Amino acid sequence: MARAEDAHLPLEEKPRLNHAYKKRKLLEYELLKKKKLMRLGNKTIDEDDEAVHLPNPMVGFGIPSEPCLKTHRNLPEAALGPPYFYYENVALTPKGVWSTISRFLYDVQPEFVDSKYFCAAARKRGYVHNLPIENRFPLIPLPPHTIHEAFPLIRKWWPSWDTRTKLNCVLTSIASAKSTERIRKALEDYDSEPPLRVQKYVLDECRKWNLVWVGRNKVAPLEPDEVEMLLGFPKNHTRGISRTDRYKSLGNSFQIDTVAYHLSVLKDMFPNGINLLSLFSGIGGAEIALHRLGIRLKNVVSVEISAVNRNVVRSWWEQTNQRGNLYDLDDVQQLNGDRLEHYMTSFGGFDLVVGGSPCNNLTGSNRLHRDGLEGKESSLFYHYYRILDLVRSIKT
DNA sequence: TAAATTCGGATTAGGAAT
DNA sequence: ATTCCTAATCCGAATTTA
Repeated sequence: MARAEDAHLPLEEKPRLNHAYKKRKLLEYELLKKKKLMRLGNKTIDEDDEAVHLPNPMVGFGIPSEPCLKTHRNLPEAALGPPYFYYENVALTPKGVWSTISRFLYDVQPEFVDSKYFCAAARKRGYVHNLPIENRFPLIPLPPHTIHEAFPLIRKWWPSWDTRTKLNCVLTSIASAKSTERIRKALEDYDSEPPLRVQKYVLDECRKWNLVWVGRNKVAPLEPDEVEMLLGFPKNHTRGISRTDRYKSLGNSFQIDTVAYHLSVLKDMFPNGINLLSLFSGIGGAEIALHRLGIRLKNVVSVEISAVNRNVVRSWWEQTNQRGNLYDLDDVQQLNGDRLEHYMTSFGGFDLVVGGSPCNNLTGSNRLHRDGLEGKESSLFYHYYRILDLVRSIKT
């Protein structure tokens, strides 16, 4: 091991990454060739054998209201812990992204879940993890499950022809005042029900921008604290930063109840708490989920590029009187084997490695740079794989 | 100059009809 | 197998405001 070198030369680890990367890409290419052959040859062979497809309904291995019938899955031998790992990203990516992610993460099949089964807003995400799936339990109290439960006061203004019961995915930016004004203008000519044409225009806009009714003919985007509530964060969790930053950070976060449901199986396994490696921590969704589950956080190494987000997590850490240690770093690219080994020997290894790498180049809402997994930010996924693989290789 | 404001389609999947 | 619809979507650049 050339640990002494990468202490001061983080780039020295690049060849290792590139090597693994090239090896995988080669495999990917071979797979494509194989598929093509199968297509040309015997049509009865299932050519999508290796393809990842989204379940409908998107309930993963089970949700609290309808727990899974099967309580066991066969993980590939190479995927078994320790440590446990939990990787997250958007479900609706360009073609081929999830099969690549799955292949890197030891061929574990992703669990695709829509958070509309956990709260009042949709959030379609894929989770690749090696956690047990039996005896999961939800966070209590259960969050509101419909728009009206979440926002009782808006019922007064909600027209009967808007039949939405769930909001769409919370994104990172909101509708302009001009667009909501256009909607008000389009509706003000009618005393009762507008014609179908206008209804369709308004409903399309409401779905597109996730608008709620707040007055007569008046729709508005969600407030930051309302988004916090929908996603399961403590009220005012992101208070103190700019409104724009709150929307961005929240829009990039976990839905706490969903993630906590998956992580709940750890509670009995680690009665004394866990050591957590949290990559791409954002505003601390994983930490909060574990905390709300009553799993003590002994040592948390949290890596997050945004200083604003690191401050949010640090504030939460202090406000909740955590007794463990929080080490916050800024860049996953700088996290090398030396540093990892230092942390791991000092407190005895990580029990869980969580990460949701950037989706900028995967999400459909990116007009300009939806470049896939090799995109500028989304390619940081390979650092999740690199770091996870390092943690698995360092024995303590 | 931090913060707020506005605008900008394409890629998926799926269902129904052709 | 193709066409044609509905539907959803962890955004970025440019500019203005304060």
